[in-house]
Amino acid sequence: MQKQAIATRKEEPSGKAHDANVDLIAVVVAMTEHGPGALTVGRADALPSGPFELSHRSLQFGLRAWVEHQTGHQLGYIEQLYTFADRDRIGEQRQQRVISISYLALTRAEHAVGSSKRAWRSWYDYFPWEDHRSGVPSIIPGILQPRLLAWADDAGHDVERRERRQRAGIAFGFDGRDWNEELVLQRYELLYEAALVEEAVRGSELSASPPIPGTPMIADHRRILATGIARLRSKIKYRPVVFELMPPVFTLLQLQRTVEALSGRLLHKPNFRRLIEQQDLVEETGETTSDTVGRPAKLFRFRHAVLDERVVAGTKLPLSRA
Amino acid sequence: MQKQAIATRKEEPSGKAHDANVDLIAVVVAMTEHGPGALTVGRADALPSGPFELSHRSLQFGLRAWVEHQTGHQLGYIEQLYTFADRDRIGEQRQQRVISISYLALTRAEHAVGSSKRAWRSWYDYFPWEDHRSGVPSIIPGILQPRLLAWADDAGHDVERRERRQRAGIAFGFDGRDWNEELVLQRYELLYEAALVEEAVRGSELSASPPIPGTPMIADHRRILATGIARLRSKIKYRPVVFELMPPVFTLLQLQRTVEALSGRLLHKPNFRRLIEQQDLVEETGETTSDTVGRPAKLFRFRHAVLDERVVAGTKLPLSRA
DNA sequence: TCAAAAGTGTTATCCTTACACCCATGT
DNA sequence: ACATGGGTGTAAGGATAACACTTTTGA
Repeated sequence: MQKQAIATRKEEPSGKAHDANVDLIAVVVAMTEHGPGALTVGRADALPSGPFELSHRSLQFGLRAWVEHQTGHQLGYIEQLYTFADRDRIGEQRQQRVISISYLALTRAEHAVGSSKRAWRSWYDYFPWEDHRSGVPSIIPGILQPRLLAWADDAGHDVERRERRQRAGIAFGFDGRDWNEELVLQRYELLYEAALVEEAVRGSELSASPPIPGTPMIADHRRILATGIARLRSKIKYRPVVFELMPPVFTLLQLQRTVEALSGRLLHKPNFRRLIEQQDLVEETGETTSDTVGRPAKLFRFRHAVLDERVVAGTKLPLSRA
Repeated sequence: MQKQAIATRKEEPSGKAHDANVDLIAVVVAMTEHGPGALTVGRADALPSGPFELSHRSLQFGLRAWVEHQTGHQLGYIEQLYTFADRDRIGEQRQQRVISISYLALTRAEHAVGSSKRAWRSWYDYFPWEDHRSGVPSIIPGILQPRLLAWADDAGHDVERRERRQRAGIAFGFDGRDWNEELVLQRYELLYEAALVEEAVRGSELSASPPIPGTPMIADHRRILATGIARLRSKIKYRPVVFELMPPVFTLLQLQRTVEALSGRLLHKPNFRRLIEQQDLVEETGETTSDTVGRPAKLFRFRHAVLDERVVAGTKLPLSRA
């Protein structure tokens, strides 16, 4: 990152220039016993967040400070997700903006220093329709499909009806379409638009039908979480980021289980191993483990050197039809 | 996009909360006679930008307003690039932050309503080393390689020397490595770190050697432009965004020339056509054109319908060895 | 001996890349 | 006729996906 003095910029005083509050908000991911986990605060209904302060040396430092303060957790890998603006912060006479800058961070759950492990919650508590490791979850054909189709039929025009059905079909893989694990955000937004998630009907006592399964969060936190999951599911394929979530030494099956947990799909074991080893992403430690039943597995570590050697790819997903 | 009321968020008053200025800044891209163009203001040394105001309905609306106001240009496709924070805005006693939110926008140069066409400048004025359409530009072996190697040799430790050489080699394709057109930002940052671009030595009268070719810009605008180019070069491959830059009706060669201009590389014509047509991205209008010499070419239009039908890919780059 | 997990070998398929060639028009 | 760009056929090569099978341990 570069440091540069900001030159005065031509400013044409066309309106009321004003100041804004800046909020930092983090999707912190780690592997836990209960699957891929997001770090939460409050009643597990909020992501760690806090205002960006003058004492913070940079946006990233501010984020680290807040996460550490609220959860006792030190962060490793961080990348920016998205910035959005909400108008009219409640309860103020003078109009004011809130700018929210969201980040994706990857760590290992053990890196928490003091605080509770209860802060980790599985992604799939919030998005039960996203876990396809044991096949298509029953919530999709059982609940989502009928309610989304009902929503589509509610449309005014015939064209919109078709368009809604098509969008839902693509996002959720109806009518024999393939499941695309990266469309996490589109799926959440569709459910929001169809007023099937609690966040969409909050306040307005309009909803006749009960919300669908999946824990809601405050404000738009669940949408930000969806954005983070989508980003990670996509990134994992073209950049070796999984290793940020792994212990220093691991077996190939552990690595595979992690990728499967993140992508929500099962992988083909022999091909997965070959892909990883072909790319020289890992090296044998020489040790083996016999933690579980079965033949002892070789232990591997990530070859950090690959990051310097070339532009590295991530873990392709050799899907299994199972 | 969803609208949601913002709930009060737990705020732990740990420091001096404060307000910040929010700036919007745009990388606006269109095809011009002189290659892929970026919309500039001032003496072609700045990107359109301005403060986010209360009157703006959203960040995107604010951006549109500023670009239209400064350049008379209406924007179509817009996506967010990156948000960064600079400390210590000059000339103020009370410390203040500036948050800059940058965007990438795609349009057609003809969409400018009133103002001058001189505002469009070719990317390659700012990044002459990025245009590989006529082979490796001479500036790379002639100027950049020796100066980057000299910079590498300046390193204190032997390890750092090797690491610098390796980074430069990967970024610029030294020693027979492949050219990777997506590394626009890495290349600029490397040149900045090596103090070869004017922005890096500005103010500090330290530089003995003259800056390399390539027009500088104010503040960090050239870095933001590099970010935009990198994003577009990557995105073009997996999402059909080129069409935002095309007229409503075009020939396949025109489309190819556009992709080539953006990626800075030549493509293999027969394979390019097949890739495009295979994916049903375009449909024939039935008309032909005989604008130039040679056999008249069929005219095509973008099939907007594909955006609804499925998750669509972009234009893969069937590279030509020429 | 069986279950469970670690591994290896090989084939089928598809996608990309490359080469070779023919077509239609203006000068 | 030839230059220029439009357009088609097809084969080679590589990457992925699938299947079949062997190995090593603990219960």
